[in-house]
Amino acid sequence: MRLSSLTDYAVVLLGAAARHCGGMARQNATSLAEETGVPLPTAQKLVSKLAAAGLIDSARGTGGGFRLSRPPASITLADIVEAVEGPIAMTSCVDAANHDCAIEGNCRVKPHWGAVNRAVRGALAGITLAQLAADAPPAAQQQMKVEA
Amino acid sequence: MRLSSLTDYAVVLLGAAARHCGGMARQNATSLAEETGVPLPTAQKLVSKLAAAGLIDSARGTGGGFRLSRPPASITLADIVEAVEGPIAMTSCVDAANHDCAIEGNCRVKPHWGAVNRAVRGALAGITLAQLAADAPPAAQQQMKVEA
DNA sequence: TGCCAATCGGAACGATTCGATCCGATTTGA
DNA sequence: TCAAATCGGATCGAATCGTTCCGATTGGCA
Repeated sequence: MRLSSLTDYAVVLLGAAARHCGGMARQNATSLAEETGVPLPTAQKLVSKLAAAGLIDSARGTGGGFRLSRPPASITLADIVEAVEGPIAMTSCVDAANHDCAIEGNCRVKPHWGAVNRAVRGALAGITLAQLAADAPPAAQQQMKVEA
Repeated sequence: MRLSSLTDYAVVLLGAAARHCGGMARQNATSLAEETGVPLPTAQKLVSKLAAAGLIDSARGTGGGFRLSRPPASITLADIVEAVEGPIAMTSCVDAANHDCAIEGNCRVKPHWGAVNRAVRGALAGITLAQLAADAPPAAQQQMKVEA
C-alpha cells in the first residue's frame, strides 16, 4: 500500500512544471532536475513515460523540452499513477491479463475487489495537479497528523 | 499502487473465517488453508501477524485455533492492510520514521501527501469485512462514494 | 546544405523488498 | 507426566523496483 518512488518523483516534477506559467512554458529535463533535486537520469526516464502517456508534450532538438499538454486542474493523481505504474489494480484479479492466482476458482472475495479498486481510484481521481502544485495546502492546516 | 499478495490472502482467510458462524467458531489454520487454497506456511505466517495486530484471537494447544476478535462489520479493510503491511503511507514522507528522501528540503508537494494519504485510507476504511465476506456484493451496483 | 547541440528511447546492472519454506519453543488436554 | 498440536522466529530464493549508461533521432544555425 505504497506509491513507488518514481510516482513520487513524477508528481514533484509535474508540480514544478505546473508552477512555471501554469505549465505552458517549455522546460527541459535538466533544469527541472536541478530545481527539484531529482536525479537527472531518473527524470529523463520519467518524462519519457509521461510523454508516452500523453500527459506532457515533448519537443526534441535545440531549445526543446516539454510542457503540460493539459491544464493542471484537469490532470488528476490517478492519471499520474497510471502513467508511471500502469493501470491501477489492487490485486492481480482485477485486470484480465493476470490469471496466475492459485485460488481463482473458489475465491469468494474476488467479486468484491472491483468495488475496492473503484473506491481507491476515485480517491486518487479527486486530487488534481493544481492542488498538488499549490503553495499553501488548502486542507493541511486543519490536521497534518497521521494516525498510526 | 497494488496490495501485496499477503494482504490479498489475509482478506481471503478472514473472509472464510467470517463465514463460519460469523467468525465466532474457533478454526485452525490447516483447515482454513485447505478451504481457501492458501499455502499452509503462508497462512500460518499470516495468522501470526493478524493475531499480533489484535484482529483475531488465537488459542494454542490441542484443539486450539483462532477466531475473529471483533464482529466482521467492525473490521475494515484498512485494519487488515495495516495489520499485514504496516501503517498506510503513500510515500516515505508521511511517516516520521523515514527521512531518507533526497528532496526533503525544498519539496513543494510534501505538505499535500497527508491529504492524499487520508483520502486513500478513508476509501479503505469504508469497506468492512462483512461486505467482503458476503456472497453477493451489496454495494457494487451503487456508486462507491469517497471524499476527496 | 552540412554540422553541431540537445533531446528521446531502450537496454543492462545492482539493490531492496517480498514471498515461500523450514525448524524450534510453548501450551493444553488426557 | 506424556504427547499432540499449535504459535513464533529465522532462513533462503525470487521478483520487482530503482538507478545508470549508451545509442538513435531530431531540430536549429552557420
